[in-house]
Amino acid sequence: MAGKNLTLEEIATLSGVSRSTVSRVINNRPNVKDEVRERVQKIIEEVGYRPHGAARRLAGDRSYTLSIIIPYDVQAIFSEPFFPAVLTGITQTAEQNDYYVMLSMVERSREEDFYRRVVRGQMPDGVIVLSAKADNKIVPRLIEDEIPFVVIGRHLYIPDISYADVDNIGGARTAVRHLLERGRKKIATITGPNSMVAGVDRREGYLSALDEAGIEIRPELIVQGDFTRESGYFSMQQLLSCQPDAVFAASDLMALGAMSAIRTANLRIPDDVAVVGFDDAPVAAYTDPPLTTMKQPSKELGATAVDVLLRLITEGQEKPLSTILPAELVIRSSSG
Amino acid sequence: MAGKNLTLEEIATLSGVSRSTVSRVINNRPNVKDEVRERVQKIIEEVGYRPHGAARRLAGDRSYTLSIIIPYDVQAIFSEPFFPAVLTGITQTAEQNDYYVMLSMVERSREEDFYRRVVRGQMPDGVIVLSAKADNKIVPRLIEDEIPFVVIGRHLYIPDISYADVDNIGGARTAVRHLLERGRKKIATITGPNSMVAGVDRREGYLSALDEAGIEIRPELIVQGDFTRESGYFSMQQLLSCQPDAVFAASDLMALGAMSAIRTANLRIPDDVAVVGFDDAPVAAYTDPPLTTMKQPSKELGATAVDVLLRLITEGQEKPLSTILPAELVIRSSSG
DNA sequence: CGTTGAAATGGGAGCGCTCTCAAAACCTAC
DNA sequence: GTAGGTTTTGAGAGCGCTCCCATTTCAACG
Repeated sequence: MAGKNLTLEEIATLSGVSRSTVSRVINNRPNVKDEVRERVQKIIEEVGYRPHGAARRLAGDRSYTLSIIIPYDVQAIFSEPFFPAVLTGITQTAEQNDYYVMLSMVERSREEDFYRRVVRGQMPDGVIVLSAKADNKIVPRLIEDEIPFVVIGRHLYIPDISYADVDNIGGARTAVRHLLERGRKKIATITGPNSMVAGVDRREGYLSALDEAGIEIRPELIVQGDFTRESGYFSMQQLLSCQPDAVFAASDLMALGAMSAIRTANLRIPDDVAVVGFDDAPVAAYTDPPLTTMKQPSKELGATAVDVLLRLITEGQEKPLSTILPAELVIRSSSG
Repeated sequence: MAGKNLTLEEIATLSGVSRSTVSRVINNRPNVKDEVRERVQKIIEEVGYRPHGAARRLAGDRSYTLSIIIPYDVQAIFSEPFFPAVLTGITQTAEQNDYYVMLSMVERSREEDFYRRVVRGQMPDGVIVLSAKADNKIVPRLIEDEIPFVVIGRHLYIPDISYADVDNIGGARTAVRHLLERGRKKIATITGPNSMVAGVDRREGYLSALDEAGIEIRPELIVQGDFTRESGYFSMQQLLSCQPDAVFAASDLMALGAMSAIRTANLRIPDDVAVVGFDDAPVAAYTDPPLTTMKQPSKELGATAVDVLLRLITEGQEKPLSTILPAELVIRSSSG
């Protein structure tokens, strides 16, 4: 249990076979007699042997390491539970598959050096990019160098890359449907910025829900925010002039601002205006009244990203694999 | 810029010196003529060379890797901004010092295997343990194997280990002083559990602030919660029978619960009862009224942990180094 | 101008693995 | 019993570095 780590060679001696055979056992390669395999495995188990990561990496073409890249811009969003949960999903799934996880945060100005440092110096088997902004230089580089990677969050411009994302469109549709089911007729929305996928997609979900219900789209009921609380407040003020009976905010923070604006106008939630948000931020449970919202499967998103990445790595998949996970409606009292 | 990574040998050929000399340049070792050093550095710069991490690790006794260990229990707390911010601080500081960061989350049941996998298989130069609970098996193992490590958050039982922590005592004292300065006379507190350092320390800060103000401690004004919103609510209900004019809650979540209880009792905040929390959770800015609280220097905590760890590693420090960072009072309207 | 010691440089060995290839062992089937 | 094939095993080389030690270079001094 304690004591220093042994080497392959020593395990080989202990089990009376050669280094090569032990290596085959460790890597689950064929062409080892069952009886021998078991014997070696037993010894490995007994002495608690673990292969030396660096040595494997140097000798083979595999590093058993995944690298998580977090662009600098994203760090601000760290206050939301989304990224930590994604990280948890990634780490757990990677560890289950016996992969190590490296974490790096890139400042914009150091992207170039960063790339060399991590990708060349460390040689991960694959890379997970957390939320690639459109102008991120990392993604094109990964493509160029043919390094398997998965982006969390659909990429706005570059097509044909592997990604894992929440179903923003479907989620928004569910949210708006929910308001319709509660009998709301005049549903407004506060969207996110057009430069972000989540902004665009959630807007589209809103439109499609109204469309399928045969309700006419009224442009004055659509105001663009920027995901902040403040933008929610001002957008709602603007919307109130149209007297909507419900509002779908594309983020909980904006919903918070909207609620504040509604109260300031002396209207009741949900009686006069029902509110639904998106994200299921921790604060959503504690607003007054508690906020109905769409919960993102954050942890699963991380886990899925790793699954996809491992398939790209081990199967040498050429064509990109993408997964979209559904968001879940969390009904609280703000929606009536 | 693009193209494959070169090796030390190739850099050596390009610069007309030997492998050894290039190695000296890379590792900033003495005994290289300035002129040669510059020439080599220029070439390295030009071709964007980065040493192969695995090779360095295998050859030398340094791995240039720090391992962050997150015990399973802690993951729940991930919804607070504390840990992500700490992670950011760790990663940035590590990268500035040219260290790689590995991330691992340990399930209780797999601690043993985990330890071998990460510590033996990966051989980090040092380990950062995020919030070691008292029963964590990792810390004793690290001590036994003489691996440099730093714990984030003071350890409750094991003395003489390196840690970085927020000044919970001083922070709590500041919070209570603030209430005293606002003229509050009868200040209650809702504490955290005694099993957690933050619980114990923040309680002590409360006591010491009253003590230095010459105010008598009244046990009925001290109720123990468990950092959850619910416990804050019930604790406050209990406290209201003593008619305090202020309450210091040892966490924002508990403060939230307390505010709810106060309102239910038809009392006004801060007029009848002033409230101060601890943590500066994102929700604190959006409560009604916004919550005065103690902001933790989370990112700095991570940065400090790395600084300390690097000193332990590079200076071969024997005796533990600890740092305590001050918490900052964020005044909002809940405190009057 | 030779001598001595320190500074600068180069070459070899080896870290612990994987991979390739050759050798050995084991199977058939005639 | 042996030729032909297949499975199993082992030995060697080498991944890209660092470390150690031998060698060369240089400066300073007698």
